[in-house]
Amino acid sequence: MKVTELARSAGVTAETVRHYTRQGLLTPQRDPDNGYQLYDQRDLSRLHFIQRARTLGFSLKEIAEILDQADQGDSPCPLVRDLLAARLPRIHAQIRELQALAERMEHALEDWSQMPDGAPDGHSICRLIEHTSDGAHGCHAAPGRSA
Amino acid sequence: MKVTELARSAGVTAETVRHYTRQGLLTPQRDPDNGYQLYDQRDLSRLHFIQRARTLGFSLKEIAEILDQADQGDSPCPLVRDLLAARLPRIHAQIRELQALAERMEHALEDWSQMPDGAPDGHSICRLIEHTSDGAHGCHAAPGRSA
DNA sequence: CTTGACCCATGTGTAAGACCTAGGTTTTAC
DNA sequence: GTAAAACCTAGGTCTTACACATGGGTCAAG
Repeated sequence: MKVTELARSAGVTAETVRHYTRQGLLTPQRDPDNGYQLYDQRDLSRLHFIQRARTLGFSLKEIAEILDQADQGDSPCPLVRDLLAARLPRIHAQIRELQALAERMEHALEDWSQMPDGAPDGHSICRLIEHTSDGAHGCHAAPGRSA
Repeated sequence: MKVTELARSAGVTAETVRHYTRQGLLTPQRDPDNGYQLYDQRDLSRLHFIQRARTLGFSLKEIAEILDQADQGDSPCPLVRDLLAARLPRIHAQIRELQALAERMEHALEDWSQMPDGAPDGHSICRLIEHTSDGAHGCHAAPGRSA
C-alpha cells in the first residue's frame, strides 16, 4: 500500500501517516524503483492500534514506547496500565477546570446582559471583564495552566 | 518597574511578562541608560486584565484584539461578548469529549483488571488496548482532536 | 505527451510560554 | 573598591500533533 491507500483504510490523512512514519511509529518498506513508502497489513494494524490508543488519550510518544516494547517481545500491558492510571486523575482535573471555566463564562454573560458597553476611559479597559467576579482576584493558583 | 517586579506584582513569571511584551500586549518604556524595559501602573492594570481575560478562556490573540480596540478608544465590549458566546459551546463540547475520554479510560482499566498481560504474538500488540470497546471502531469522528 | 493524481523531503506554522545561551548591568556584601 | 549574586537583554530552541506549502519526481489515462 502507498501512503494515501493506508491513510484511507484507516480514515486519516496521508499527512498523518507520514507523520507517524517520521516518528517511527510505522516502519514501511521502500519501493526500490521510485522510493515510495510501501505499507503492509502490519502497518494497518499498527495504525488501528495507534487510533485506539489515541482515543484513550495516549500521546504519540507514549504510543511509541508501547510499540517499541511490543516490538522487543515484551508485554507493554503493565506500561499501558501505568500510563493510563497516571493520566486519569489529570483528565478529571482538566474536566473540573473546564467546567469551572464554562461556569465563569456563563456567569459573565449573564451579568453582562444588564451592563452597558462603555468606551475605555483610561481607568477601565472593558468593564465587562473587569467587573466579572471570577474568584481569581488575589488567588495565586492560576487556573488555566494545566493542559 | 522592571520585569521581575511587575511579574511578582501579578503573580506570574518574568518570562510571561516578556512574552506578553513581545506579543505587544504590554508596551513598556525603555530605560535610555541600560535598555531595560520599564513598566508602570498602566501595565500592571493591563496585566491584571489579561489574567482575568485568560481565566475566561480568551487566547492571547483575542486579548490583543480587545486591548487594541480599547487603545483606539472603541469599546471592546461587543467584541468580548461575541468571542465569549462563540467559545462557550466549544468549551462544552470539549468537556463532553473529555468526559467520554475519562469514561473510556475508566472502563478500560476496569475491563483490564481481569485480563492477563500477554506478550505480543505478532497478531496482537497489546490486548488491553485492542480489546477495549471504545466505540471508535469504524467511526470517523475522531474524538481526541479538539484541544 | 500532457494532464491530473499521486509521491518524496524539507521547512514552516500553530499556543503559550519554559528554558538556555551569551553577554551586559545593578545591587549587595565584604 | 571590588567581587559575587541577582538581575537584565535579544535571540534561539523546545513542547503537541499534525496541516500546509514548496519544489520536484512518478505514473496512469487520454
